[in-house]
Amino acid sequence: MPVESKPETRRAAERSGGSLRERKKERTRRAIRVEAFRLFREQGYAATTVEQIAEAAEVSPSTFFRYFPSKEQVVLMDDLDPIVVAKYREQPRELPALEALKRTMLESIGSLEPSQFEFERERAALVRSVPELRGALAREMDRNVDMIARMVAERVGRDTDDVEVRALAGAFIGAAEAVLMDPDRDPFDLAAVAGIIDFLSAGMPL
Amino acid sequence: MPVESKPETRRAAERSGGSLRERKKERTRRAIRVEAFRLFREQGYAATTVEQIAEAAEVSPSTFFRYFPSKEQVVLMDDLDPIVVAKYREQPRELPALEALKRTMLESIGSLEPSQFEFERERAALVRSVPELRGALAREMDRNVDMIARMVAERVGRDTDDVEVRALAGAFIGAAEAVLMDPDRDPFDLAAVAGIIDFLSAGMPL
Amino acid sequence: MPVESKPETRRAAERSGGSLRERKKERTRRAIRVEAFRLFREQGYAATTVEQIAEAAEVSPSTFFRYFPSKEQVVLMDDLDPIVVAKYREQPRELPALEALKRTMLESIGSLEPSQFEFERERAALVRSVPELRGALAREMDRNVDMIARMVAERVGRDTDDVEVRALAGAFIGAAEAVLMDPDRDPFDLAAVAGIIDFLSAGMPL
Amino acid sequence: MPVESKPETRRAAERSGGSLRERKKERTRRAIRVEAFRLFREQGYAATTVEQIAEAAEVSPSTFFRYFPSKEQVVLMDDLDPIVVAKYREQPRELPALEALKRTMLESIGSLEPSQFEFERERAALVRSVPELRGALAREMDRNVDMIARMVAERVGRDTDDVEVRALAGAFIGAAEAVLMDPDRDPFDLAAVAGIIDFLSAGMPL
DNA sequence: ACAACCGGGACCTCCCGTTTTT
DNA sequence: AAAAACGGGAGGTCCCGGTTGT
Repeated sequence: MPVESKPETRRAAERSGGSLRERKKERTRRAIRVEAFRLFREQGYAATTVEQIAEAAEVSPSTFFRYFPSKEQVVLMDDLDPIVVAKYREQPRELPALEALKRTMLESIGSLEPSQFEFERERAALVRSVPELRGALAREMDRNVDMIARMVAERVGRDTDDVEVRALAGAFIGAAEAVLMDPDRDPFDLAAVAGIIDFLSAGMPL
Repeated sequence: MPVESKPETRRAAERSGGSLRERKKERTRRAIRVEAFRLFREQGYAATTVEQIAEAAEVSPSTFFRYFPSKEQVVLMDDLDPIVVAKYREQPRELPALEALKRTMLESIGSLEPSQFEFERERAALVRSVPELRGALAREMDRNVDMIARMVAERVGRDTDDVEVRALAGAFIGAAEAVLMDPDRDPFDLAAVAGIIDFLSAGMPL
Repeated sequence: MPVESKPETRRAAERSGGSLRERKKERTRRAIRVEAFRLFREQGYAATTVEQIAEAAEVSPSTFFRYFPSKEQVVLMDDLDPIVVAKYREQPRELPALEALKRTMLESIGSLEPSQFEFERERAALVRSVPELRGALAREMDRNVDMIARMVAERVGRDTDDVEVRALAGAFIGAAEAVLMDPDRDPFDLAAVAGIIDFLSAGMPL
Repeated sequence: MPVESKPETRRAAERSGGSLRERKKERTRRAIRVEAFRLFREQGYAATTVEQIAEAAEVSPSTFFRYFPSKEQVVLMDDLDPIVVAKYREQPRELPALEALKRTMLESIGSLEPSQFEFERERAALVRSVPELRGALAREMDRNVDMIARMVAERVGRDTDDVEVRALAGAFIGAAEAVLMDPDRDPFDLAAVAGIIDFLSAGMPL
């Protein structure tokens, strides 16, 4: 669910507003990602070089690195974080933290356009099928845990380092991780997501 | 909690019995680990070469590799898995899965000798403070999730790939991970461990 | 001890007199330096951008560059040179060059206001702890050697390129450098400075 | 005066003994250096790329980096350190530290073969005429100071961090540095070297 | 055969000079 | 005219697979 990217860029992704510069940047960014994923699909992640991606996207290798700090990040970056954070803040105060998290996830997934939806699905599949990315994925997960811990801490008025706050965030991400490691599980099946969170809320009775 | 390691060695770890040969192997193994950890502490993980470790432990580099498949594994390996699996199997059938897991963890930690205890504590600190090991840690975590999923599945008579089984395992490991990322949290504080699992069992009310 | 900087600024440092304009410029200069050092301390030298410094000091980046030719120079510049040169000129003609240098240093250090004193101390610590600045420090040292060589040459009536003149200047700066590389040595301990110069004067008997 | 290099290599440089492998390595090393210096002379340091050097020496760029950790090091490395250290150890115990240092330097320089001598001379000139190397030179000087401080400390039975030990080392290197910055001064003029050290020993009377 | 050595190529960073936007 | 984006190219690191000396 990462990553930092300027808010204007963000907006440009949603409705293609912004200045000419902004729109062009967003186009370039998308072009790189699309070509990268196409090449990854066709010839595998490791076998695809940055040079090939750059050429396919008609930019120079240095431009590639201006948009993505590493080849890994092309597949690791997503556009969900800010959406998730925003939606979580909008949840009614009286809801328990996990219930608010459930609604947030459902709404966030639901708010994706079909093309983004499809893209995220492919991304999730790719990231899980390429072992070289396991380490990077772990670091991304750490960030997600931190993000959720911050959100929850803010909501319930505890410290970000509070044991239960971190345990909740870790359990949530850990459960998601574990379920999604199964390659033919759909990461964006709304009913499944709801079911898992409900299972957690119920104390995982087994 | 990983990893495959020869069963004889394992047994030697539990009760220091076994043949002369067994005991000698265990001594060598310990020597390598002790020296490795000393060097990691003194000059950092990356800056320590396998050669240095081997020399400090007074074995040849090739002997090093007969005991540990790679430098990473020196710090990643632990001796807890088989203990955990065994203790879990002994838990009364009528307990809920999480409750059984809680008792298992408490008993497993309690069964460690003080020296092992201290060693595991340092290991946990080291592994969490060296970023190069983050990827390997993740793979270890995956294995732990699998192991717990298998244990739970066997116990409750479901499939190992069952969503809820995997969610439970993932949530458990994820919560533990998240809490332990705080470097000055004691990974073996029995009350804390119990508290976190109880928190999960209660549906993480926040 | 470097560096070229506009004479008005310089004078403003010595006695805080001067016109309103002068005083304002000096205030700005100080503000930039203070904020820069605070940021260097908090987030490291390399991680601090000129933009951040400028913002913290409430000036525009271009103003920053009107006061300091580069980020390096913020930490490299000091206000001691002209004081040192002046005091050296005042030393009685009959004193040996090194003895005159000793008195100059002691008087120069003694003439600093406590706030300047503290600032210089931090500057010295910073410059020595940031490896990226090592090269710049070296160039500064070269300039200091030249400056001292010129002073000494003028005093004893030899050429600036005279071997012994340069050797003396180099030995002095080199000894200072070497001693100060020890991070917890106080660069402005008067007794220590005197001791080192006396040691040089005695022919370094060891 | 640096740098670490395996003792066998070293020996191979003095008398071209050693195995075939050793001799070949030494030949390659020399070839790289010779070609590098030729290109530096012909087209300047900055304008010469590693690729060009590698090609001229008929090795691959990666091989270049196996022999020299950076382009800088081609010009910064020398073969004097171990000779100097060895010769210093051989000096009679009763000599004052500086006097022993003087004899060491004279003997070390004297022990060079003419070809090495010429090479070192060119190296010294090059290093001093290329400003980009100033920073690296400074780091090398720091190492030299440390080396000399260690030698002297060992000799006189003081700590390496002793103020006077470090001051002596720093003064020696600083004086040498300062004198040699004059581009048309011969760095290996025995009489001049002796003169400077005598000047230091006499307390630099000016 | 066994290890050291080497070539090659991918990744990534930094810098500088040119073009494009604003 | 100032700022941002871009292309190009060099330096440096790492790994892998093949060759060669021992």
